[in-house]
Amino acid sequence: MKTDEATATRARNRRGEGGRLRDEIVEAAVELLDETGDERALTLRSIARRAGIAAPSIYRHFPDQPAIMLAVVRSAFAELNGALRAAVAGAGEAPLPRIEAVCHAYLDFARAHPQRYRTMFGGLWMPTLDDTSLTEEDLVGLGEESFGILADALGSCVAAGLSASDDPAKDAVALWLGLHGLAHQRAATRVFPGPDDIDERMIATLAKLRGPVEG
Amino acid sequence: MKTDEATATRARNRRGEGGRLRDEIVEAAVELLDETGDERALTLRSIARRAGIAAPSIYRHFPDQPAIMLAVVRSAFAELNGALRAAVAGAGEAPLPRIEAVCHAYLDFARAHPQRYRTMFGGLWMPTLDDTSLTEEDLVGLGEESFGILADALGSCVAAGLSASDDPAKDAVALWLGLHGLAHQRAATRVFPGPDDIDERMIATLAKLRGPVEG
DNA sequence: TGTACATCAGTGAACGCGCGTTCACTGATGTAC
DNA sequence: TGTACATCAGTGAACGCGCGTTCACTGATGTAC
Repeated sequence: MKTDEATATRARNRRGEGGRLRDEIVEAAVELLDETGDERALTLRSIARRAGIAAPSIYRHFPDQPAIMLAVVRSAFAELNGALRAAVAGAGEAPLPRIEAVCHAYLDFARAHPQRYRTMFGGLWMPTLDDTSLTEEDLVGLGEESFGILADALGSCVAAGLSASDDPAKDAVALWLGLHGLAHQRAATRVFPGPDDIDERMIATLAKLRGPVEG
Repeated sequence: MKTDEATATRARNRRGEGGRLRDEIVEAAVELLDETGDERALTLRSIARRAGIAAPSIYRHFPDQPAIMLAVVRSAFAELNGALRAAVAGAGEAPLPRIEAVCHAYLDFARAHPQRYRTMFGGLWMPTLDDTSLTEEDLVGLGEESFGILADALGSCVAAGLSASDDPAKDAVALWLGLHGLAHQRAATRVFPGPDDIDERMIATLAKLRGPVEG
């Protein structure tokens, strides 16, 4: 069966570098994305150049160029999830500081890595899905964990009576969409014209927080 | 002076087709964008092919490829502005129907033309601004008119006491960002998981409309 | 322990392709006299 | 009204380039006996 062959191959990977180069390729792609701010610059050859390897070497680790993009996006989502989890951990149990922390962590991520954010949600990196190794499943559920953390935080606020939401599930979507609009617009334009306290205002409004937000 | 020459040239344009081809080029580019959903497919050559002309003919009308993209984006914004103005005209004077109409017209435009919407706000079509004919001024203020219509509509609601906003200027930005998040996410993903009434909920929340929204 | 061999990661050269851009051109449209 | 000429829109051929991908290869790493 094929399984034996695949397993044998995978086990042998540890021989020299093995899977290490795969990570280096993704790393090189992310660097390139951050520097150029243009996902069109992430060609198979430019990534290979950046990683210091010959272009064909990539094919040992990725079936084609879109597969690299998927790996880049996946690693960016993993990073975002980590940032949100860290925010939750740092904020303690109180619902209000917690949702504030999660929302700000989300916006901070987008502000710190605008190019990655745009690529994650721009949707342009995925080709027609026809002549590509990617499948529909690869694309679904990428942002699920992040959304779950946000929805949990909002749920806690509602349960504690700190939010006027009459439907936490729906309002979690609304809150996320608002954060996304803010994050994306900031990531996409050179000059963002919004008022200074726009983050705080959108969070308070969409989470339907009662009374003053400070604290 | 150069003015004479330019005027003379422009006047002569009416000889054969003249400026008509310019419009046809932009039209062809928009068609291509709508069909492929990928702004990377809008190459100078593919546009020329679509328009039924030889590739070099484009240079009579545009200095380079990014200039075509700017024209495409400009025409899309003009269309959006027209849709919002029509919504205002159709809704009459009452503030509540008016802001509802404007917001829905905005979302409808994005839903009807997801590829154009993504290109308008994705920001990826503009290159490094270095080796290009585009300038900073070309990019600023593209969405100003649309935002103005929305802000006016919100202002009327606040003035009529129909919105709880304490700062209409800031909340107009928040409202727009929310609409943008919703519109963009729908334009960028294949399957949008939001609840059915998400449009209405976001509008009511961000416009801070008082009481039931119907009517 | 020593040697012949299989495996594996990465390479260098080459391919065909579509791209943006240039150049000198063609032929129709209008103008001067 | 007729004719020579200038203008103008669009063309066809050609360029050099970077791209994704293929192929047969090299040489180091580990294995069998």
